[in-house]
Amino acid sequence: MTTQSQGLHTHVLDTLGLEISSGQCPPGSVLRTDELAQRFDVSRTVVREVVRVLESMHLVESRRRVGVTVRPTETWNVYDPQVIRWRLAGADRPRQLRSLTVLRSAIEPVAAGLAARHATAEQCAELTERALGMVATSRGQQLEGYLEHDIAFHRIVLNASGNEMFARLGDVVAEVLAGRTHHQVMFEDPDPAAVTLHVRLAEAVREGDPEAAERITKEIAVGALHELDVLAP
Amino acid sequence: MTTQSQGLHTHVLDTLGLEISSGQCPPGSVLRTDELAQRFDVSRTVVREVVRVLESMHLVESRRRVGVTVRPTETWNVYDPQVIRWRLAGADRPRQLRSLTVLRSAIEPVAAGLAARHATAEQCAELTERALGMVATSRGQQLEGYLEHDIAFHRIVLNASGNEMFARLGDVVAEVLAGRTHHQVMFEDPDPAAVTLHVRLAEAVREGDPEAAERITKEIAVGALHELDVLAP
DNA sequence: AACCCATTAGGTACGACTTATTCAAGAGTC
DNA sequence: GACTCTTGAATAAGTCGTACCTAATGGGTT
Repeated sequence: MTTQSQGLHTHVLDTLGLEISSGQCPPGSVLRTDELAQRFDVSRTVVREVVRVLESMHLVESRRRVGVTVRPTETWNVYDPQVIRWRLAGADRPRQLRSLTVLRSAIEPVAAGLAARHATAEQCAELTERALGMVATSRGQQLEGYLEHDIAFHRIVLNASGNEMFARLGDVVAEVLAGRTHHQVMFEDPDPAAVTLHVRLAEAVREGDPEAAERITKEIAVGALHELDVLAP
Repeated sequence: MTTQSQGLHTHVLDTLGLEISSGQCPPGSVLRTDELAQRFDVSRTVVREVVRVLESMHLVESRRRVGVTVRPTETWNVYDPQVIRWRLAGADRPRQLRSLTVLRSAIEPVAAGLAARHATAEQCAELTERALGMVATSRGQQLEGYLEHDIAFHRIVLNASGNEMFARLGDVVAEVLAGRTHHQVMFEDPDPAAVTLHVRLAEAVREGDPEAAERITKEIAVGALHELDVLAP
């Protein structure tokens, strides 16, 4: 998922991005383009392009006569999906999952409220379908199927909110949900209460009840946060 | 604020980014690296680095034998501060300001609630100081001074929330507030009610009252949204 | 302490070559 | 004759290496 050999650029970028965001190259450490070119056995051109991209993500800073310096964490573009993926793959996944889940708990209730006002008939139908899909896959170790429906469900809500910024958070939510399923040792079937809440949320949106949609989504968020507290200290 | 001549790369990137996000190069249009190199009178090297950065923002897609294609809006990295700046400088600033303000109205109340729990004594002090600064500059056409305090105030709240994702939204909020002051023809002094709310929010955070902090911030957000409705149809 | 200069590593430019796509022309089939 | 399939030439991005420019740095000189 992280790297293919579809181009030298991609490979170098992904490797460096991962090393930096995993803390392997701590803030302040200096990279030299020539060394990188040697290390990856690519031309300086490729390295420079990679550095420029990392620079645009504020992961590094390139200064003459000094080299490419890793910048402090506070300046990262933490909303860049690529950065999120790197960080989720790295060492502090727990911390990252937590802050992203808190973000979700702030955004999604509001988005759900808006969705209840703006969702089209088609979106309502697809939402219901996904909720039913979650019910159908909620028992018997069908975690992957459940995950797919879960992601699609939340994506629809965010899109239906009609707000561009919310809609673009779909990828982030997808990463969080996938991370939770794949890495948080989720042996068991999903919490039945959560499944019910999703069904009820679909109903609330369909019936155009913003208050209910917001309230129910808050409950879902509380559940997700609680789950984090239980599974990760 | 947008562009300096601090490097060819920066200039080309900024110009192209602006042209693309302002819809001047609509999605689907194709750019050729050689043409760009000619147009900006720079080497292909520089153009390629710029294209790579635009690609990392998902503004364009570079394919062999076809050129650099502008991607549809839905794929932009709309959380990238650079993209936000370009879009706010472009044609659809109103739409952009609205969706960003809605985002704020979702995030900031939650952030304020967390800030009331986690803010350090120092942060509380600075918050109060900024609130007083807002009061002091709220009358007599001191819009720039007011703006500075306003930005600092919201930044502190977001930082004090202790959540990294919230904290990194400080730049976005700053852009929104600056955009509002500079472009929304804000002849008059700020709304006294809003000033009062900021003072009360500082108090609530200092006294560690999350519910009050959240409630007050919601009121501030409602005011901001209402202001948009009045000034921009 | 202030100044100057050599060193260093990134910034830019250019030219050559490679590779993936595309598009169109031509061969083959029904 | 219309259609599909193959093939090959044209094209624009991808990669590379080198040469040179420029700014920041650190040490050495006054």
